[in-house]
Amino acid sequence: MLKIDHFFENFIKKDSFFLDKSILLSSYVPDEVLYREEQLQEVANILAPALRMERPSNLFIYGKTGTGKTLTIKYVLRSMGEIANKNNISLKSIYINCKLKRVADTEYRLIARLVQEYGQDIPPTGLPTDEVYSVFYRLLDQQRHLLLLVLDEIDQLTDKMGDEILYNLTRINTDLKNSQLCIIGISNNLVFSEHLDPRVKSSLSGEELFFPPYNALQMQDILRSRAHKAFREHVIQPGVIEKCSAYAAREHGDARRAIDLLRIAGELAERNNADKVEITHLDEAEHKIDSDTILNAAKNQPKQFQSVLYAILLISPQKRQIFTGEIYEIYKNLCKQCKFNVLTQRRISDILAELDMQGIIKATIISKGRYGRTREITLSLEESTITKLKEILEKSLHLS
DNA sequence: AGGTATTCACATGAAACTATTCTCTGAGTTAGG
DNA sequence: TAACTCAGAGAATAGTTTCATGTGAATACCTGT
Repeated sequence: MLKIDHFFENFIKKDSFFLDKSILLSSYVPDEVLYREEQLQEVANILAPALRMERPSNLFIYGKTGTGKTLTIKYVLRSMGEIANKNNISLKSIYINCKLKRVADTEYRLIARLVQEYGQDIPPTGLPTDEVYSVFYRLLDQQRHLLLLVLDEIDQLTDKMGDEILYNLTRINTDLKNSQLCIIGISNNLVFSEHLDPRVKSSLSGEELFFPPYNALQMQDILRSRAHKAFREHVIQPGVIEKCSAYAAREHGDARRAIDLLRIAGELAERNNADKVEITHLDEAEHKIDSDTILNAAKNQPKQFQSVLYAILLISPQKRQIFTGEIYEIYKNLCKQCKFNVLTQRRISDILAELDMQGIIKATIISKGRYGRTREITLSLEESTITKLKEILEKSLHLS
């Protein structure tokens, strides 16, 4: 028998650690939401009028990542949907994540997406925005119903496009005859509403709700309840859950990260033929997550971004702090070498800022007094990650 | 010594431009009656 | 005459460039002691 066949045979025979891995994915909505009773009730109170076909006030939810915002909303919407269905109430809810590239990250695309939810296709480009709006109006008003529109990561939208969209959406109601629209905004950014048009602000945040981070104990319970359903019994060594939640608490109580960590740890343990998931697997998992996200992000960057990144890698061994000007010089040479067109320093400045935003590099603006003001760039990566990163970039840029 | 003023090396902003992808429209062309 | 083709006008978007303005603090330059 072939070696590989053997491997597969064993693979099947060996019991998996997991009963149901999907429970540990971030898309999973559990049957109960732990430690968010208060918020859950609050959301329910605010949105309940919708079931009587009265328009609830717009709701604005904010809190850091992994504090259960999305989960809570999805949970409430799901149960409201069921009730509405049973009682024949024409309630519709649409959940849209505004961060998704090329789906809903501009005004045009957002509205187009909404229209799509009503079963009509809008071409990706070519139409005037007003046209798309009017199609949306028409569909919305066609039959009497109430629409709950959830805009997740709404800050991404306004960062890019300004708050005109929100303004338009909030005043849609005045033009509608049959239907009504309620907007629920979700944001990770705690000061998001500060720099919003006052009109939009007052209208959007009729009700505001803050989601505090989970503390370590709550996190443990959450992890335990998920782990209980996702893993087979006794495969998790005692202490792992505790350690995992401690890791996450260190990062402002991000439950999503904690759950990811647990899942990856499980996968690693399984792959290493271990009997149980141990604490060492957690460390390994954390490392893997960090390194993977960076490598992945780097892989998916446009060519110019990759060149800039590669330029940084070239200087980094010799210096601890690197400045924009130095990078630009190296970058220029690099471009000549691979026959790319050379972008202006202005652009490189933006690219560096963006790489920083994505967490691939660390850039701080410093003033060197008489010697100017610049970004100070550092790579806080492990040696092994740097090597891998270099390989990836060389391959992608066709360098030897 | 203490206080201003300069100055560097970019950062940051706004507007405009380029290229690509796509729709819509209306003129010109074609095929069939 | 209806159906078809096809070029041109207009939009949205991403990625840049151009031009203009902003900026923090180490130095240079005074000033009066």
